[in-house]
Amino acid sequence: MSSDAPATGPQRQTRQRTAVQSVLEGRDEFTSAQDLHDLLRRQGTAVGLTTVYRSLQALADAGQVDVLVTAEGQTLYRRCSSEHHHHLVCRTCGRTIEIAGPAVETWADAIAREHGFSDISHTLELFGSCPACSSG
Amino acid sequence: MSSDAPATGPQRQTRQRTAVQSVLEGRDEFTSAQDLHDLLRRQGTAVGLTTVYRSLQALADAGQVDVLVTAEGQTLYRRCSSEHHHHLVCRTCGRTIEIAGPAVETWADAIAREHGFSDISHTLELFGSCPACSSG
DNA sequence: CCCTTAGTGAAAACGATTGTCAAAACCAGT
DNA sequence: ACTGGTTTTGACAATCGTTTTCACTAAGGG
Ligand SMILES: [Zn+2]
Ligand SMILES: [Zn+2]
Ligand SMILES: [Zn+2]
Ligand SMILES: [Zn+2]
Repeated sequence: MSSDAPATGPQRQTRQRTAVQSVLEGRDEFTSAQDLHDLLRRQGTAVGLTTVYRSLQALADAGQVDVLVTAEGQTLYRRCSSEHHHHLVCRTCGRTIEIAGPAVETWADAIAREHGFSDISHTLELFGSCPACSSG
Repeated sequence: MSSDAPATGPQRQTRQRTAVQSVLEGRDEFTSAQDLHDLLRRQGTAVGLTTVYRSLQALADAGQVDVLVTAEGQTLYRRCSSEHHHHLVCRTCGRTIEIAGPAVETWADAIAREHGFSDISHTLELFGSCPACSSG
């Protein structure tokens, strides 16, 4: 039904996009567009904030980065594996671990179908204090 | 530790707070502060937008309403049962069903502990098309 | 090299939420 | 009812993350 391939619009290889991607490669925490912008500046490869936002948007659309909206409404991004998964995030240091939950997936679908809902999707994230941060 | 009692600050029962609560009682969808503000105005019992936000904040702190942050960063509120639960929300009409998932709760705790995390919390929401909306 | 077109970014616009602060509503205690 | 102190209200300004604008730059195919 819906259009097939996500129609990945034209993609020119620019210095900026490469920079954003490379910074993401090197981090395992979820990071905000603004923080990424700062990191890029410090690292020498300055990129306009607007472009950082656009690059992240594109990467997210292409499914190359995961998006996480905090309780405060901030949007964070992270380079993740491509399979469907969820996250266990440290509330203090941001350290993130990808977790798979086959059981949860089927449970979610079952519950939803049970109520007559279709075209189901879900969000599931775990938060806590990682070993390092909780041993304060 | 910090200051004394959690001091659930004084709570005067005002016309405004009553109005906000009553509107929430009558809805089963998650609603934004602004929409609530409009509903109140239309209904005749006008309440300042600032006050609507404050009332909702208070209700949320008191655990009397559930809070949901959309992917777009908007904060929505809903009068829910007091036990811990999650939601199955229709993407189209907003109709919401509360769901319990004991299995998920234990799974979440187990996974987190397995990775050495403590003080765990989680967010889990299901989205889909309800029977009425999907029969289009 | 040239031209078309996508990409860039500084600055302005947005929009939900929060802060400010003077006026209004409450609530004892006279 | 009158009074003084505290709480609440709400119009308006201020925040702040994100998006839009739009003139300018630079991929990259021919
Ligand atoms: Zn991920
Ligand atoms: Zn899942
Ligand atoms: Zn609820
Ligand atoms: Zn739960």
